[in-house]
Amino acid sequence: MQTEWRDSIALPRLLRESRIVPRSFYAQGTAAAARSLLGKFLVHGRAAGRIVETEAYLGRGDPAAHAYRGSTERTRVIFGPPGHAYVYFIYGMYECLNLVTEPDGVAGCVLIRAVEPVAGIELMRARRPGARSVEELASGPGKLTCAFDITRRHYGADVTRGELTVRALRHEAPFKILETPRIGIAVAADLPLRFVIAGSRFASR
DNA sequence: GGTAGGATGGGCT
DNA sequence: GCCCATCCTACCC
Repeated sequence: MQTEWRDSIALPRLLRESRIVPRSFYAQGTAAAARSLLGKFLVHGRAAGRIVETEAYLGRGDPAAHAYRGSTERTRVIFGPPGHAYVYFIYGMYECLNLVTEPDGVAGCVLIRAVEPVAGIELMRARRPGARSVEELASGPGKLTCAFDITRRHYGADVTRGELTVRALRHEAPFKILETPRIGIAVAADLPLRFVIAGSRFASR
């Protein structure tokens, strides 16, 4: 498990033992990408964490998806090429990070819902002074963007290069995946499109 | 352990 | 004007 090499030595080791997830990964289909993103690492500056919870938003045909009503100024990146960040502002306070997961012209993205902090934990604590434990630092979509300082300035950012990236360990330890309905939505609430690393203490619930 | 209610502002009808 | 892909606090077991 990654917890044994948390913090001080973690970032150099993570960068050494992993590689950036290529753009082709994001074009495998949104539900498949949501599953496959579990266990990958979100890296932004000195902050890094293991993705433990995701949700798939399928696009046209998925009434719960922002892209359901078509391309607007806010949602246009979801219709663009895969491997880019869709960051939106919600409830007047929070930012949420998604990764675009369909070919150019097709809508689909994955919401990153929770991350297990691995590096930059003191930085995360400073950004989230209310968090009472490492488990609470990034255990929700609004919490993790705060802990990682991800905002709408990252709207459209290419996560296969640059300061915000997703990386995969060359040797990934196996884990079980839990499938549940998505959280916080009223429509299409029956679809099992939320994916969680089973037993993770860092998930939102 | 649990949950009800409020904060807060942008997007869209 | 209403609706949120949320989180935190207060309060209650």
